[in-house]
Amino acid sequence: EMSRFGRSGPPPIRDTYSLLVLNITFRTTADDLFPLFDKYGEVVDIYIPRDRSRTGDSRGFAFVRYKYEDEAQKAVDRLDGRLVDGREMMVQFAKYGPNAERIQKGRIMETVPKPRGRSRSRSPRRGYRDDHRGRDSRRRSRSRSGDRYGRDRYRERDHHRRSRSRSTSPDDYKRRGRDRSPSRSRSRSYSPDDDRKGGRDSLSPARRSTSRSPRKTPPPREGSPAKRNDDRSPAKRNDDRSPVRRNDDRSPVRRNDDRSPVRRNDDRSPDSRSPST
DNA sequence: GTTGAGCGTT
Repeated sequence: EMSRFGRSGPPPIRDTYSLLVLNITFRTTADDLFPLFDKYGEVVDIYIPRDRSRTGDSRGFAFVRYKYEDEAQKAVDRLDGRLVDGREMMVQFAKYGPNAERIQKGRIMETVPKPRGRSRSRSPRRGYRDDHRGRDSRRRSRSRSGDRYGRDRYRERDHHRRSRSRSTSPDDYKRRGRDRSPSRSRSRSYSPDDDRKGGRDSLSPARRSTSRSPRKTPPPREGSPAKRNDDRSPAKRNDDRSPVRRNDDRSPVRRNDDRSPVRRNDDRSPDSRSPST
């Protein structure tokens, strides 16, 4: 309802893989993460826990749930350490499930170690996942109504400070007078190839960390050297099971720095239109 | 107006 965008509650995670995204700005929303993660796989859900004890915006981390492990893994390799909103986010597989369950590689393991040795018979539904891919092609499911994370829903970027009435209602969106032309520059915002060829844009890590403590100076975690995934080989390896993946089209990434101190009149100034009284 | 290690749902 808040970060699910059209969903009320945790989506059915049959065999999805959750990624934990850390070190993101408190203003980074699923909208910003979606285009990034969606490029590397099929994102089924993105959840950003928010701190209701404080501002209530976000806790600084998010959970991106993928449909397949391969894509999730790739996303980790690619997006891990990527600069987002001026911060280097850390992408890794989640360790615990929504229900505090043990998770292995993002996938929720069966908490029941099947103590009943006699019922050890492997269930036929064990390979139900591959079964789906076998005939469903899994790719055609993207252009269906299942696109919960279509740009249609992902266009709210100004909810950074919408205190009251955080109505996530679709009506609220259009009501906000979002004149954002959908046919805006379709220029390829992000490209998977950019990750390898563009080198690391982490040249300037969060060195300008605003977290400069007056007393104690925490060790700047400017990316662990061990995390350097020199995966960008000269040879373009199509790890994607999909022969073609031009999903760049669905990357309405808005590089607009909303962080700018300059605020634009969205619609919050309905009364400041005519000072003449 | 802030905060920065971490594992989650209405």
